[in-house]
Amino acid sequence: MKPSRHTIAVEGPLDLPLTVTCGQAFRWQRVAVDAVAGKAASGEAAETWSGVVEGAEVRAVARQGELQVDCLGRDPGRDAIVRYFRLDENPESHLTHAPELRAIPGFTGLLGMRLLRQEPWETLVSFICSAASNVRKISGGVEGMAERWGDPIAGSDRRAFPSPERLAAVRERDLRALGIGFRAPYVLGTARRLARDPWDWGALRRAPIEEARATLQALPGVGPKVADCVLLFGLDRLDTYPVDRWIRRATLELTSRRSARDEDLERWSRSLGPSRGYLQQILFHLRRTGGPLPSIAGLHAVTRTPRARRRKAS
DNA sequence: TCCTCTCCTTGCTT
DNA sequence: AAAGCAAGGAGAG
Repeated sequence: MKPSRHTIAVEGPLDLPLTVTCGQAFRWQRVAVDAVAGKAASGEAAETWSGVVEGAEVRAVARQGELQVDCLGRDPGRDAIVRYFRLDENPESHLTHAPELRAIPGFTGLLGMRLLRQEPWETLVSFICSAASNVRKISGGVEGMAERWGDPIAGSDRRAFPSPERLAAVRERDLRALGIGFRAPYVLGTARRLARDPWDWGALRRAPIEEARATLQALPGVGPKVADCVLLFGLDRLDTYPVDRWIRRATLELTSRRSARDEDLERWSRSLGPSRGYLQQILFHLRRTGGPLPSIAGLHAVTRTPRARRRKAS
């Protein structure tokens, strides 16, 4: 089968390697590095990355304001690629509600790190596996599930991510064999629930944020952080602010605090505007690869919020 | 109700 | 080489 090619103009900056390796997606692999004519001498090269989008293998190269994509298997179509890579919007548009972040050294240089619009089911499993883990191990688990139980892709040696029904039928020890450890029963439990009662992801995408979070958190292995990651990376909800250990440190530093509940840090993040999830991803990378962040306190206060919520059903 | 502590796997890093 | 660490969650106390 001949791959179908899409060449798409990119609105604003795009750093493809960073976008697919920064910890939001786990199935991207670098397959080649091509020297760019005229830039090879300066050491610049365009990397080709392979991923799986909507059941097709996608091979992508970014160069001079455009993204070139070859699709193997059933072509998901140009619009799907635009959607997935968020090529239809300029990342700059997400900074308008929080111009003070522009002053953080290195921040604007990371605007090419785009938030992908990924598939919710794969995102859910990926972030259940992310608990107290690292990108490399998460990738091993997720890719291993696809290799063992995913449908093959015509003309490709890669496989689609397995459905909830498929994973629900898997033995726990076979999941553990992929190295995901104590997260295996969580993945299995969640797969069985969704296999029994499939979710209307579209409805969840449009639901009030607190309702969507509560729905996700009812699943085994899904707490506040994982739920927010699924909303942000899998359901196109930029109005979330997943608080993990790095974002906790970053946010405490930005607000000049020694400690605060995660819930209060999330609440403070609302002052960053409706695209705070986009900014979160940049702060995450900035804090993890760099050092402490400068304070931007005084502009917004951290307020402690009254608490009243439910427990998770067994 | 809320907070804190511990355990849960594994493999790479210091 | 033993301990620390890594996009947390669940259960106990």
